[in-house]
Amino acid sequence: MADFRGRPAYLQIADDIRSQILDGTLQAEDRLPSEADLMADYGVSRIVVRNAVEVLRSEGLVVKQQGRGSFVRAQRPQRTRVVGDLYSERPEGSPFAASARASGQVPEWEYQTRRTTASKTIADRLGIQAGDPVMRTSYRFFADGEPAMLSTSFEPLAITEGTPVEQPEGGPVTGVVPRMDAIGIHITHVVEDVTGRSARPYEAETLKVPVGVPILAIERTYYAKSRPIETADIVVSSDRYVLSYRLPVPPRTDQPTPL
Amino acid sequence: MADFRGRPAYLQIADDIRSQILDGTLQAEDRLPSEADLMADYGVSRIVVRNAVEVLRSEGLVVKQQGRGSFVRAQRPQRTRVVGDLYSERPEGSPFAASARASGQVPEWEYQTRRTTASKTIADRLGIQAGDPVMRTSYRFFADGEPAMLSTSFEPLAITEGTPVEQPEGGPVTGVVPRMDAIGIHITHVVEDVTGRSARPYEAETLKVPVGVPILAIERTYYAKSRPIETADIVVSSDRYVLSYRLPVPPRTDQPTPL
DNA sequence: TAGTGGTCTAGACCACAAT
DNA sequence: TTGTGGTCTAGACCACTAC
Repeated sequence: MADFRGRPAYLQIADDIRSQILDGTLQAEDRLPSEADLMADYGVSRIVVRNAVEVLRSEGLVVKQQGRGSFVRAQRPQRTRVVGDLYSERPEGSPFAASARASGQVPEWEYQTRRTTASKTIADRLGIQAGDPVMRTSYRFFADGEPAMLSTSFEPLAITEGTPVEQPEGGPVTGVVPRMDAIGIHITHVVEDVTGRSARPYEAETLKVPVGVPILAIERTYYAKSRPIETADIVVSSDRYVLSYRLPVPPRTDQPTPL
Repeated sequence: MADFRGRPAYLQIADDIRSQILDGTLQAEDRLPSEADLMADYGVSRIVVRNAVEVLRSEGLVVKQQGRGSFVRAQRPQRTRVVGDLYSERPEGSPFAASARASGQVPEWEYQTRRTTASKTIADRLGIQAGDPVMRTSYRFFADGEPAMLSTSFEPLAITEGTPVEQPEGGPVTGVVPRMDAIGIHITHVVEDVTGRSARPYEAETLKVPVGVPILAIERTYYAKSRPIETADIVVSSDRYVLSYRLPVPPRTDQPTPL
């Protein structure tokens, strides 16, 4: 391919393939031409076609599989984490399990709980001092056997120590809201701060996704009035998840604007 | 660098630099060694050091600037779009403007409004037929003069046609909720579906971010009871934004679990 | 075994930024 | 002018997948 107009060849090739994907010439799950084919088709070296495909991969349009080829990615994520309704309806157990069951999937999870002390970041989020004792629980959630979500949560031991719900899992009640209810602490609201970034190596490995795919990172904190009760870092692959927030809009209290 | 243990050299180099960033040896805004320096330091070819830095770039730890160098990225986004409170407090005007003002930023926006017909996707979201007339408005929002957010919204003309609020902007009232109040339609809730992916070329150009940076894409729909009233596609750079959702947890109505 | 993508060498020329 | 990253050539060998 001649590098006309000064636009780099790899971007022109990416444009070409992208338009074939978007207009349906290449459909979901179709294999792209191999790197060798693309080199011949466009008359460029291998690094150019690799750069072109990498552009499409980073846009989420293509996935690569060593030894098999590159494929047009199925477009939209399949799983939905419906958040607003989740807290309104107060289901049993964890939000993850409720969400998975609502999607007809079988939820499973592994966890590790241990006593530790709060880092400065976690202390700030919980309104305690760095070094204060906390219960830390790392979860790995599976939907239909596939890794789906990672979560690490922290609770101040000053709240739960010595109570029957000191252990987040394995006790008489599970789920933050019911557990806290059981010791007389009533969760009033949840704040979820959502950011997007690329998967770190540990996350990519644990979620079994390629490195560099975009992920959604959620900082979730449960509050009883203004007091933080639990905070968690949650990571999901944005390939797989949509986060759906349902937010009430209260009725207006003043008079309507005259027209 | 010898490729010991079979782990690719570029990943080992990325690990090395990453740990220097995470442990503070390299601080925010510091320049990384140049590609030539890294080639010499690790004894590898240029493509290896480029792959290594690309890994860190895709993780959001590093930004590259042609002619200047690669730099450790300031870690967390600066702007917060606080969503739950926004709808609860029913501020004047658009959610964007209210959010920016709350962060002490000067909001500005451009828009283009035109009558058109609904695509199948938009029709599904609005509960109308493909081809039905809609009012389409594209926004480009700026905070302190910098592009911050893109939005394209759609309203069925069956709802607003012939009313004083047919035009989303420039009429007597602005903001979806107040405008609909003015014609007797009372928004009850908002659904925001959040996904993450990499910026498409148009989005990268319009938001003035490098291609491939992770972005957050929001599908927002306003409802009056179960009837969709307006839907919008919103895009922000996740470099710049945190989406903060505040979700109420209603008091339990049944009896607490006995311990 | 053949074909795929993954990693890597050793160069080259270019565009952009700082001086 | 110098140094930076951006693009590109023309090869090579390896690991994984499918047959």
